[in-house]
Amino acid sequence: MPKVGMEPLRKRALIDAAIRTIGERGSLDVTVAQIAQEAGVSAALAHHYFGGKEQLILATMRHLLNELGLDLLGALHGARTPAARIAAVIAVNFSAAQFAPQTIAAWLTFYVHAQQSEETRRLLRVYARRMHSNLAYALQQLTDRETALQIAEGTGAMIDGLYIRHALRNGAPEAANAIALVEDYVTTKLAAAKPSERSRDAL
Amino acid sequence: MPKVGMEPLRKRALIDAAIRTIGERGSLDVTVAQIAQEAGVSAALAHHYFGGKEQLILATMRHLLNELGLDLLGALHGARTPAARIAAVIAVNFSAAQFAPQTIAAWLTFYVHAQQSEETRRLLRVYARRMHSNLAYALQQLTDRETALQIAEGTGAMIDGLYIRHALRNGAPEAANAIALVEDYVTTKLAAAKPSERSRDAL
DNA sequence: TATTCTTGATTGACTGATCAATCAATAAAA
DNA sequence: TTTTATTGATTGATCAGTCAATCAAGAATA
Repeated sequence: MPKVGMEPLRKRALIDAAIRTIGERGSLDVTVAQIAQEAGVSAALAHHYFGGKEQLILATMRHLLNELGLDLLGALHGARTPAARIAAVIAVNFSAAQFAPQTIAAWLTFYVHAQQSEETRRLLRVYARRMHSNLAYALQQLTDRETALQIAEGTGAMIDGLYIRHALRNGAPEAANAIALVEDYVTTKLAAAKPSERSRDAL
Repeated sequence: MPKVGMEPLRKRALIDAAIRTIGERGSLDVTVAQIAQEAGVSAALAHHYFGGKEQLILATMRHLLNELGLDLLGALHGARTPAARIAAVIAVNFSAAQFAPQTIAAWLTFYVHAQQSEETRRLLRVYARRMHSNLAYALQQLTDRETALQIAEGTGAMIDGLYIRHALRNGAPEAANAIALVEDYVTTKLAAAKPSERSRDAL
């Protein structure tokens, strides 16, 4: 066989290029040619390896989701207490990798793409469910089930909202601010639900 | 003169058609021809009245923003107490008109469009600032300034997040749920910041 | 009243550009 | 030679935007 084993390298290069291109442009209206050029190959090669634009986009999305999942796994690894797990879930969403302008722009375009693509919708739901599960599980060890689910819902919504707002802001609010706001929500809710015990230092 | 006075009617019809078309398609990738057909006129007429696609899109966005503004004004009109004003701001965002799938889809696409269009970004900022001002002002009459600003920020983010989540969900959560979640956040925060007095019935 | 003007309203047809996708051909490694 | 990698050229479709040409409703004129 010839210059063998190019496929995984090219695929990865094209996915990385797709993230960069979509992020810079802030839109899914990127041409295969643009992505290919960014990756340093021809547009035809992108079609050769991915079969079509849609599949390249989906592969890119899966890659981002996977990265987020790995980040989450890593963050949860060292967290032993429920409070630490909650903090970890929040922090991951605003980590440098996830909060980079390009990454945010890419995510935003995927949210829109989900309106048209069932597969995209499914992938986003997987991510949302995973995040919710992690939060809800940890919270249930700190308060009653009903309250835990409510806080998990509110936390998820607030994270998504801060994300979208960050995408728009010119002089964006720091990740630290966003983290503090979400953690404050969790802390306050837990304290209110469980007025006794260690409520202030729940996180 | 001929069939005079068509311009405002056609413009309005085209804007309404744009909202419907964008909402149904869930994307800004709608053709002028599609919008025009939905409005019952030719694509050429759309260009005649708006000068170009971009301007039609911007006019559509201004229309949505204006409607939101009017809704807000109406809701605030009857609200005499700060708590009622807060509730009004929250409720408007999840009112039937604003929470309609098509409207949400349109908003979402505008958020993405903002990445490329400075004018779109400016318009969205105007909306966000207005919402924030109203919230912050009312909250400052119920708690200290710093806490008020924090709650306003968190509330805005949570609303945006619930919005985006609603756009994705298949079987969507009810508007009532969303309202309850946000109001609970405000109530809890106010109660925590001001443990004395009427805290439970702040809303 | 009947007959031209005038002018906004409206469109079909066309253009130029863009793009995804295809394919035949080349290069090179085994 | 066979297989994989790679690309330039091409195709077919889609669109925004343009334009010249009609249509119709009132105004001016006779």
